[in-house]
Amino acid sequence: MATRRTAVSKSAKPDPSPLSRPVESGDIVEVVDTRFLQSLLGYNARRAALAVIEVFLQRMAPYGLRPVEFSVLSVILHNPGVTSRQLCTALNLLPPNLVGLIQDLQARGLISKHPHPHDGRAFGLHPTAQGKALMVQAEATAQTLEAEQLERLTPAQRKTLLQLLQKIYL
Amino acid sequence: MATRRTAVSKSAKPDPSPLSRPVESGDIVEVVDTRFLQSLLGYNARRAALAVIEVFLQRMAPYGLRPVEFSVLSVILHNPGVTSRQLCTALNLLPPNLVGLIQDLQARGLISKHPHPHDGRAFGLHPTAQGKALMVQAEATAQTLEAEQLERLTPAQRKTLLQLLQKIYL
DNA sequence: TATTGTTATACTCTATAACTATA
DNA sequence: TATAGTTATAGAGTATAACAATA
Repeated sequence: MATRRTAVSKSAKPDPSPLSRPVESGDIVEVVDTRFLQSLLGYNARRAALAVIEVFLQRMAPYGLRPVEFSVLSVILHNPGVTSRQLCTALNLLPPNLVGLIQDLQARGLISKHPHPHDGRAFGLHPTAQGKALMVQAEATAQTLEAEQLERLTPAQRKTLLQLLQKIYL
Repeated sequence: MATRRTAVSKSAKPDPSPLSRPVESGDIVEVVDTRFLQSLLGYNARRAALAVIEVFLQRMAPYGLRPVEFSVLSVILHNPGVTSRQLCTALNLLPPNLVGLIQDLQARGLISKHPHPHDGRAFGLHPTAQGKALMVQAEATAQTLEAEQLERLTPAQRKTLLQLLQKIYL
């Protein structure tokens, strides 16, 4: 296993700056080749999502909103009267994980629960004035962030990217 | 049953102004409008990633590989001698979270640790014959899954999607 | 002094079973 | 019998601080 194969680094570009270290031993990896993973949709989608969400977390911290809370509030804002069950279906959440979230948003005065007109088991969720005001700002911040994240893409590419992603999960 | 249905719902197409929509009573939501979230990259990337990974989990269960284990093994397979630190950098993992993973893969006889040729602190990670055999199958399964997931996309669209995603996180 | 690998640990996220009250 | 909301809890995933050995 000593000096058999040269390094695996035959990545897209040839090594631009050979360091002062000899490159003959096959046991040393200089440039990690991740091309196989980069050919997989799941890997790329996950890496991209995490990169976006990392910045999202920072920008939404002033509003005290994590991604899930932002999503829930946004759906309630645009669908006043929506039920918990509908939220779970729309956002792919599990009911038990939504309970604490709803209670927290209610305790913060951002949403309110009203009896459902036709179903005694359910509640309609509505944004409060405070919740509306917060989300107007939060959604504007999200759109600003969006523009930054997609800076390197043309408008056509941005539209294409979103459409193709939706073809995967919708 | 139908007392009054001032629903907020329409098909997701005709209304060109998603924001600033005059909602009157809106106590009953028939179709949940998620168009705002669907305009955000992070939301779409995350939903797509979760959809892909859900099937990935099922297909990789026979190999006993979760996504992270698959990624780690794949990088080791294509970069024999890679160190833990390099794995962390390449896959955006934190060192403490990799320790147990490496130990587990080693205990399963899929990888082996060898002293690093030039750095006494580090170990070079190598796939065993068993690990290679497993990953040849696992990567083939991943590629089959990939073809299924991207079924609705043309070859050009597939290439475009991966390239655009990499523009986000690379 | 900085870095690699490691331990311990805490916090978040996600998943499952089971209960209640209504339909 | 089925569904909406809830409770409790377990498991996976992710995070930080701190330490020993080596550079």
